[in-house]
Amino acid sequence: MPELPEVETVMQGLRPALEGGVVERLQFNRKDLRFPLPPEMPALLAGQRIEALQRRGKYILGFAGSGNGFVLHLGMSGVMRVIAAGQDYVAQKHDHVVFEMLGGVRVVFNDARRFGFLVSTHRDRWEEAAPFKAMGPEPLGNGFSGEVLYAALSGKATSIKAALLDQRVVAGLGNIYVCEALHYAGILPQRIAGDLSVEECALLAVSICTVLREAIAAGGSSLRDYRNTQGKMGYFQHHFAVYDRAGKACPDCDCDIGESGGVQKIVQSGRSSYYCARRQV
DNA sequence: CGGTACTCCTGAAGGC
DNA sequence: TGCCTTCAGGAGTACC
Repeated sequence: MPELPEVETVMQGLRPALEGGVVERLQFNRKDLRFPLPPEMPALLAGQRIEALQRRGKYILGFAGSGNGFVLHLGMSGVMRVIAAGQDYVAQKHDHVVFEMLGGVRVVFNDARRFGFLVSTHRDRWEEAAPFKAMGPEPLGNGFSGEVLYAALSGKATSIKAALLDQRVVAGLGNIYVCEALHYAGILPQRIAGDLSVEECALLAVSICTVLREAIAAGGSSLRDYRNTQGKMGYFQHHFAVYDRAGKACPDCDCDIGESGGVQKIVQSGRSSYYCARRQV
């Protein structure tokens, strides 16, 4: 499910519920998700004010006044649900973690597939630990540009599709937005990453930023599981140019579908890629 | 180093 | 209606 735009939307939705608030109780309904839920975390966070909530790549981090904190990853099917003070909490299947805040707000982490996780971290040490230590730049931050991308791709023999999915090259991209950004930039997903020119990298970097910004503005993309913290769907899926659109025309394309076959679908390193053979070279 | 296959897990969708 | 297969937004590992 969630790539950078969805995680950003979730993090923004969590801020009013968590940031500045005090954790009254942290409840675990099972002992593990993808990784064990840290047994010490409820005691470390109880009574603590959450001072900061932030996103890095597809991860959400929260830190208490003590410096102790958590790293949250939504995996494929993770959903965060904010329940306002005074509103009844109706437990749902796969509700694994509940933050009960002073004042009555609840934040619930629901994850059917349990590919997501919640682990402990610390404000002073998180950046030195995996996976953040080796993580690439934030695509919407100052540390990302065509030159930075060009340098990260130089010498890489793998496809540009696989390279962009590698969080060490650039943070936060997943299958959907890589397909969309490559279409936007007019670059075929099977191109060798290290063969891209400086000019192509410049265009690709801009395309990545544009696609991500537009998706965030649309509240992310909802294919199956994704919902924001209020349970609402995003609507960027209606703006996909190529993703999940095999056989259809890409936007503004005047080619004959019967002749061109429309958007092509191939499998690269086990993941579906979609592209327009006419506009991407 | 790179590519492929496989793994975790559940549920939705499609075929029959 | 139901059973079975296939596939899914992530990411790590084993292996060639």
